[in-house]
This record gives sequence, structure tokens and C-alpha cells, in this order.
Amino acid sequence: MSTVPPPTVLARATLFDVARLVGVSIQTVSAVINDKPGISEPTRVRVRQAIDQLNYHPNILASSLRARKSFTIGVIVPSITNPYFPEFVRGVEDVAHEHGFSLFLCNSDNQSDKELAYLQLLRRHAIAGFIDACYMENSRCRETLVDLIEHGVPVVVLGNVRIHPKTVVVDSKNKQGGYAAVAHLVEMGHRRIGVIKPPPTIVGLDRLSGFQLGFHDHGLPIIDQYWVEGGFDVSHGEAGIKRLLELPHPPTAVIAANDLVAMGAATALRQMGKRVPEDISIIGYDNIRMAELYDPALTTIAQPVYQMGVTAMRAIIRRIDDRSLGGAKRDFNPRLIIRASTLPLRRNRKARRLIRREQGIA
Amino acid sequence: MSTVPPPTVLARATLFDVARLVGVSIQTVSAVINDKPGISEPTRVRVRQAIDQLNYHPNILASSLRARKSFTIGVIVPSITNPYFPEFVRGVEDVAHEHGFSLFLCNSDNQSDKELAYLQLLRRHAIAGFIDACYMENSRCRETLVDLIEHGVPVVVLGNVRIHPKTVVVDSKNKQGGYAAVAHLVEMGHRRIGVIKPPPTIVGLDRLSGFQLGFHDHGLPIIDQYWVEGGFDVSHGEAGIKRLLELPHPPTAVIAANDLVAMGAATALRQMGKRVPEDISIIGYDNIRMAELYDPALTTIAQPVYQMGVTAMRAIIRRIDDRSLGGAKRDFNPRLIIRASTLPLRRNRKARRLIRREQGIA
DNA sequence: TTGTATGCGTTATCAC
DNA sequence: GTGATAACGCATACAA
Repeated sequence: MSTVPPPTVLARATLFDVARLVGVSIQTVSAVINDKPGISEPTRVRVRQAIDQLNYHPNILASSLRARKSFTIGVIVPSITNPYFPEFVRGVEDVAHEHGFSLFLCNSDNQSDKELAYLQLLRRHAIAGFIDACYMENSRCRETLVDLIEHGVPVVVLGNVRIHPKTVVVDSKNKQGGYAAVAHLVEMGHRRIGVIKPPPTIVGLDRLSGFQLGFHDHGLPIIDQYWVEGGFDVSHGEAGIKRLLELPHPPTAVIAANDLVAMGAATALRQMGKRVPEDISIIGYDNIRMAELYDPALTTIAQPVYQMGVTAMRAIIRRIDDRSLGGAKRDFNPRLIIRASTLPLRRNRKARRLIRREQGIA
Repeated sequence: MSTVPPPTVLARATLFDVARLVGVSIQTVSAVINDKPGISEPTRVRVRQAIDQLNYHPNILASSLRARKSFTIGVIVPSITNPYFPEFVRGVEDVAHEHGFSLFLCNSDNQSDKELAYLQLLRRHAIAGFIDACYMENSRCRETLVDLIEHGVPVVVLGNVRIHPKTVVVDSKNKQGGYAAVAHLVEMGHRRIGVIKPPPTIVGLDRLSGFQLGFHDHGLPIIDQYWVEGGFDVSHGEAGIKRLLELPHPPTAVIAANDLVAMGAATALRQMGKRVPEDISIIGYDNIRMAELYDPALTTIAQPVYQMGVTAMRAIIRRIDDRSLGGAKRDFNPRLIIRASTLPLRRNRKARRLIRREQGIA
């Protein structure tokens, strides 16, 4: 009926509007905005004034489309509510922002189909780079990642997988860290050790294999009942510890998939009237901020999470600047942090002394 | 020199490629993709096959540009490493994803200039909606938000401010919650109460005013030395409690700006050989997951954070669907959760009984 | 130094 | 049902 534009939507000023106001052409304005040479100083000033006056702001959508490059990075994590990931994302974001990139954040909940859906969505967004912190082996996810990579999008995967020669792998040697957790407990004299298993992500499986190798190398038998299914959430710790306590001979020490699980287990133990570490030692993984604050302060395996985020994002930026760069692997060392949640086994002091002597500890 | 295209960058298939392969026009393909009526079933099938075959994926940049609507939502928080915000963001994200929206995540660190920089960046990204969870009074931020709103972008602000009639405010009555914290401690017989203050964000100031009103209504004098500067991080709790303990008459109870601060303070106290709550009671705010796990479990004021995130995102979606919708205010009720970190004051049992009787508690 | 023409990949409005 | 044409806002190559 009416040709009056809808009153609620004000049109934004465009390059055209600015150009018209100044009396120059569109690309002159564009050149001023992008600090390109070849524009006289007086013109630059007049253009800038007009930009202010019209409250003009470039449309990144249009500019990305035309320039065939975007300034958005896709980041996918299992769940941002796991305190490990905010730290990682923060590292990514700080570097990204420094270089003018924005972050698309996605939560996969460790579900391959969700991960896949997000991967596909991000591909449509024409992202400039991609960081996958929740990769799980899945043919369609792998396909999509490979597709992204082959279309020139730099991809970083958190964890020990090489999806494609051009992938950048950022890892913290979870196998080695897992091994160290076992070694620590064994050193403390524990031999009946329970494990609350991580989820089957790349990182989780790697960590698990470290636990297994540790058991093997220290001559500990792997008995299924002592390896309960778990995950990376507090609830997995609560459920896991209950199953372990129902065993005829409950473990004297427990390895939790991560700190959250360790705290869930420790708190559940406390509520059941058990003491940590006097009755049961618990070791976590990740060294999240709370591990230190928790009482008992958690013995755990630390990773430089923030730094890993920084590294991931830097790798992407370097590959955006130089497309010819290939894949890479950046390994960070895990570090055992002994606090209050683990204690030497007291049941059999003689055995403990024996073990210590064997390992050459004073 | 050479006219050979760079070998590293494969061109993505476009609508044009699909149309050519099938032998139809571009807009026929577009119609199939967007499930528009008017295309025969055989054509639809052939188009879909071609899409698969060419591995075609729509370019959201182009589609947003042309359709003048995007599917990205800007979210800005103080810092994603404060466990309160992942919970909030998760609520936002779950709803967003359900409706096909993606999230731009930004951290302001409670710095107005960073907030402003992000606001401007998001405006350029032609976002479909915006959620500000870290608003601080600042004329330029306000200007930018108003500009966004007047250009038809739905804006949600976390905290008790009305920036513009069309703003949606999601709040949890921080003043009331702050008041409840004071009331709880008074009820426990405390009168010498220390406060580790929140930062001057909208939410922080509101909470602070609740503390002040609580002091006033319960006849407690407000003595500057007992109100130490703080923030929302663990470190503020550690620093704050130290200053409070240096006082000639240290407080018998402390109100922390939030749970993180409370845990920082409690842990520092423990390290200084003091007991919580026997020597000093501490009350937090937010009821983050860790508050329950912490030992002593934290008495705190709970807010339905996840639900607040959900509400914020829903408000945006409703306003995208119906541009005529105006502003709104959605208030959530804070809830006192009494756990182990607060205890009745024992110094003067008579006084305590007196207070209880006055308040009609058995 | 500045202007002209063209296209990025998509959607919208018309005819046919 | 389908196809031609224009436009979204911007950047690039080239000519002037």
C-alpha cells in the first residue's frame, strides 16, 4: 500500500552516503578507511569528518564477502561450564582480539552430532580459522574438518590427533600426564587404585592410555571393576566414587579424569563420612583454579591451559598471514603438583619403605 | 607471470555451480535450499543431489548481506573465567543454537574502553541481537547501545539499568539479595561485619546498595575501614580479607562480593591459621557450582544464572520475530542458601538469644 | 591522486 | 513452476 519505509528500522549509512556527502567517489572513502595510500590529506580529513557526521560504520559482512576473507574464528569446546575451557578460550580470545578477530563459541557436550552440526554451521559462516577443543573420532566430523583445511582454513585441534598433514595440533601430553598420576600414587605406596575414566574424546582417550601404561609399567593388574565409566563433570566423580566404594575391597587411592571429577568424588566421600586423603587419596587433572582453593587442596597434573589457547590462536594467525605454512605439533609438558589430597598409604609401612628404596627416594 | 590459480585455495561451490550442474536457474536452487514453495518434487530431488555431489554449502555472509538479516548474537561478559558467566553464556547458547543463531563472545574485563571497542566491533558485524552482561555506566557505551537499539537491534542488559525504553533488562534483584546477606549475618548475631566490595558495574553497585541498606535497616553503622575495595575475583578475596584482619577489631563475619571472593578469603584465612566459620563467618553470592563443593560449603545468595541466560536469549528471539515489541524487565528472585560457612556468633550468647527473640525465631 | 566498471554469493521482484 | 534482472555494501583492477 504505502511506500513509506517501516519506521522502526533506520537505514545505516553506507560508503555511498559518505562519498556523496564529501563529493568524492566510494572507493576514495574506502581507501581512507583502509588506510591505503594515494589520497591527499585534505580529502582524508573531509572523509573522516563525514564518517563521524553520518555515524558511518563499515559493514564487515560486505567487506568480508568482497575481500574473500573474514575475521571470525570458530571455537568449539565440550562445555564452557567446565572451568578448564574458559581458561583456554580466554587465551584464544585475548590473542584474537589483539589481531581484530572475533570468536564464534560453540558447545558440543561431547556429542559427535552436535560437533558436526556446529562444524557445518561454521563452514557456512566462512570462518577464517577454526579451533576444535573437543574432537572425537567420527568420520563425518573428520570429513568436514578435512574439507575446511583443504579449502585453506587453518585448523587447530586440541589433543593428540593428526587429522590432516596441515592440521596444527596443540597438546599437553596427556599420556605422559596420566602416567605421572599413576606413578605418584604408586610412589605413595598405593597398589589398589581406582580410576574414574575420562570420556572417549581424543584428550580423554590419551589420558586413559597414560593411566593404563602407568599401571602396566608398575606391575599393577588392570581389573575392570576398578576402572569405572566416567566423564569430565562433577557428577561423574560423585557416581564413580560410589561404585568404587561398593567394591569388596575399595581402592586406597583414586585417579579422577580431571579436577572437577576429583572434587565431586572427594565431596561425596566427605558426605559419606570418609576422609580425604586419610581414608582415600585422590588425584585430579588440569589444575584448575579451584584445585588450589579446595580443601583438601588437590594433588593434580597441571597443564598451561591459557598458554595453550594463546598458542592455538597464534598458530591460526600465522597461517592466515602465510598460507603456505603446513601442519605443526606443539606439545606442552604436564606437571605433577603435589598438594593435600594424596597421602602415603599407611596400612603397610614396611611395604611402603620398600617401594621407596627401590625407586631411590631418600 | 603465470595465470594458474594458487593451488592451495580451492574455490567453494556456489549456487551458480549447482544450478549449472542441474540445468536450472540459480533462484530455483535457492528456493529448494530455503524450502520455498513452487518447485516440483523431481527438481527438488535433482537439486539436492547436485548439492551433495558438489559439496555445496550456502555462504551465510552473502545471504545475510542480501537478506539484511544475520544470525549472529553478540555477547559480552566481564570475563568468561568467572564461573558465573559460563553458566549464563551456556543458557544463552543453548537457546541460540536451538534457533540457528551463533554467538560472538567477548570479554570486557570490566573495562569500559574494552566494552566500547567490542560494542563497535559487533555493530560492524551486523549482529541480530546483543546481550551485555557487563554494562558499566559510560556515555560512549550508552551511545553505542542506543544507536544499536534505534537501528532495530534487540538489546538485553544484565542488571538493573534502563538505557533506552526498548532495552530488555534481565536482573536478579541484587539489592534485595545483598540485603538478605546482611540480614542473615545479623540474624546470626553478628554486628561487626566486614564487606569486600564488588566492582562498580551495574550489578556490583546494585548489590552494594543492598549491603548498605541492610546495614542501615539493622542499625549497623557504616564504618569505612570495614568496607574494603574489591572486585569479583579470587584475588580480591585474598587481598580484602588481609586488610580486614589488620583492623584493631577485625569483623566476626564477612560479606564477599561473590562466591569466588568468598573462597579466596576463606582459603587465605585458613592459610593464616583462622577457621571458617568458627573464627569468622563468610557469606558469598551467586551460588556457583563450587560453592556447594567447597569446604566449608558456602552460605550464599543464589541466582538462577542459566535460566537468566535462557531468558535473555529468548527475549532477543521474540524481538527478532516481532520488531514491534518494546522493552521489558524480567526480575529473578535471589535466594539465601545457608550452608556451613556462616555460624551464629558465640562471643556473647545472651546477645544472640536476644536478637533471635526479637526476630521471632524459635 | 581520483573515478569507472565489475563482481563477491546470495535473495527479491518481477515477468514468463 | 521457472527464469531474467537488480540489489545488498564493499573492494579491486585499471584507466584517467
